[in-house]
Amino acid sequence: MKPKRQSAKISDVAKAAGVSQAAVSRVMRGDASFVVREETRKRITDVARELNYQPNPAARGLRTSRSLSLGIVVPELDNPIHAKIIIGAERAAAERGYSLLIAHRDDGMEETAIYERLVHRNRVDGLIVATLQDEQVGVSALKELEHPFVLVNRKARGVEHHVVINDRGGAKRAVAYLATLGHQRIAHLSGSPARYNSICRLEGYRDGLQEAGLDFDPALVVEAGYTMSGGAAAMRKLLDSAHPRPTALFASTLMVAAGAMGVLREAGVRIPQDMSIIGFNDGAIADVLAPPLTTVRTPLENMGYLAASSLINHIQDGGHFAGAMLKDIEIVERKSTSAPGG
Amino acid sequence: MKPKRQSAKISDVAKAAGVSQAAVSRVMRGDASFVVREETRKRITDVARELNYQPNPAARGLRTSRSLSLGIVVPELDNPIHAKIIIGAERAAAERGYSLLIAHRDDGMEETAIYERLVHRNRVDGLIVATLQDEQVGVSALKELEHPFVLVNRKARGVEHHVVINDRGGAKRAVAYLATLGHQRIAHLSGSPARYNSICRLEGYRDGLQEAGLDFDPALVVEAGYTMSGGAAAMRKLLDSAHPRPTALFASTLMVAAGAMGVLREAGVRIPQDMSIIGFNDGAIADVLAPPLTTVRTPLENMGYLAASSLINHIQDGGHFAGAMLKDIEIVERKSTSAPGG
DNA sequence: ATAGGTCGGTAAAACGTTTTATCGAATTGT
DNA sequence: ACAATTCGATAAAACGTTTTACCGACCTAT
Repeated sequence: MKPKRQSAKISDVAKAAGVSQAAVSRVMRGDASFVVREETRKRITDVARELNYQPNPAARGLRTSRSLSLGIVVPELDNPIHAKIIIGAERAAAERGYSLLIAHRDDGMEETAIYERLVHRNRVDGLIVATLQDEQVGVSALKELEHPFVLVNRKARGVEHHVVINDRGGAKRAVAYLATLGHQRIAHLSGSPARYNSICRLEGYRDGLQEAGLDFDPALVVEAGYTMSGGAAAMRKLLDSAHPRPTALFASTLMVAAGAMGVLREAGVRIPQDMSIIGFNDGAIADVLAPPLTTVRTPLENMGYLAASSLINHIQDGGHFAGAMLKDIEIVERKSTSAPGG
Repeated sequence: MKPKRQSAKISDVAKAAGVSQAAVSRVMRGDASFVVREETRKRITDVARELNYQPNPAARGLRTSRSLSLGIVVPELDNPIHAKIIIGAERAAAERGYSLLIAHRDDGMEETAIYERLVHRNRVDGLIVATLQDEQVGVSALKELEHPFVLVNRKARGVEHHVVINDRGGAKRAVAYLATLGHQRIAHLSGSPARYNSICRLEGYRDGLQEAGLDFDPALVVEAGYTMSGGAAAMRKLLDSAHPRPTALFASTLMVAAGAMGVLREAGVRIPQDMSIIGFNDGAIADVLAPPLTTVRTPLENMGYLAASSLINHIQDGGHFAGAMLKDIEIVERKSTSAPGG
């Protein structure tokens, strides 16, 4: 609780520059409708710089009823996927003079209560919803707030403002990559059939098969969820039930791939000689797996960036934002994929 | 840019309850020096609840010159270690009615500029510095701001308010664990000799050796930094130079352990039969390694929690905080450790 | 000469709280 | 019965901006 030396306020600047507060305010904010002599403008900006004047956000916020802050609500902050989204969002916010207020949804909490808190108590200017939990209740809660928001990494019925990556295209690319290597039987460990991303990736998987002229075989798709143990269980099931055994595997997340790899190792199935594996969303984990995992890299950080910056655009101009999909996708080749047999 | 329906203000509550604004304010904030009839108090709180009154933070902040926000500055947000610290800090902040404003230090940025921005522009009430970059310039910049701050996961000369985990004790435990398994030659892949945590862990390594009655052999300590490739390089060096070969290894981070494991695998050194490995700081990566890595688990989330809550205490009461070390440490046994030879 | 226009600003209200100082009514002490 | 005290409030200033409305001086065209 230091004494906190007073920072310069607008009246100090005005006095020192010999002008009114209004002049300072309008010059500092670059108000275009304000005509002023160049000399005066320079005097004001010089004095402001010298006094290190920073407008008091509380006073400004009180007057303008804007907080120049955005709230981002995330589950599992320790999941690198969300961390990357946050990094992007923070960068966009900082560039535009906004600050990012982070709210972590702990397991017990209602997500709607978090939205409510950010909007009503913190008075954020907009909400970045980085993973909607329950589409039904989440979206209707958001709409009831009558406050700008953007969905990131999710789409929802009736919500136009969203930013997603190309889950479907990325999945298709993954399958195409495997097919190009010569694989004919390509399995898929999928996520939850209720989750947007998983649905898209499953569709992309089918797209990829079709484009490669391969038949879709339901026996080659097993639901694995998002955890390592889910991946392991799904892999075991796949080894038991799919005959002939697939020669390649598209896993819907890194953790699922890791779980599958553990099971394969124990079963004596060699990677990539006996089974090629590719995972979705690149990350540090891919590097430490044995062998290092080939992945499809997606622009998660840019997704966060675009979400925040389009939200700010909307807040400032009131413009309509139609939603965006970031398409640049890249296969990161590591050691877990090869032609069938080696 | 929705029309944003007006939220209730204090005057609305006052009018509806038939009292003055002052009464509402003092009742809502639980001002103990305010005497009021129980009936009136209830009427006020009831009306406030009914109108869903939330005090406007800008107005309050303007008046009180407090923002009820904390800034946390982190590097590498996608490093799970920092993510956990943030989770803890956010929880503490939320419990105390503070919000957490996150600033990510990108590679090009001066950390001091971030401190300055958070304090001067955002007017946070306190700063959580989750990893000081350069002790010299960072600390003097922080002190110059004359603003409450806390260092987390770092100590620095002349700074009393810090929260750390027991790096040294954890390292000692790791070595003790290996010694208990029967290992006599225990190597250490260390971090940078300039970094607080690495220094502590190296000390702990020596403590552990000493307690087990083992001699310290400089040839068994190799600097590995913090990356996988650093771990790999260090491991190669160790295999070349240390004869007889150590039977166990204490790696200062998970990524370093992963790099080392890759090299060992290629060299035909079996884990744990030929080499036991233990890593510092638990995390998802430990599970996906092959074999899964035994680690020492540290209370990173609690560290973040304590940092934020002690900072808030200091802000509110002006109390002195002497610094804290969180001691609870736990070995998470997985498959990378065993008695020498199997 | 004077009406109108442009230039270069200013005065002051308003934003929604918190808090200091004050005040009337009820109670108590003498 | 009257002063003093306590109880239960209230009025109003202040916080630092932004912004609306206005103003005086100077030019310019009739």
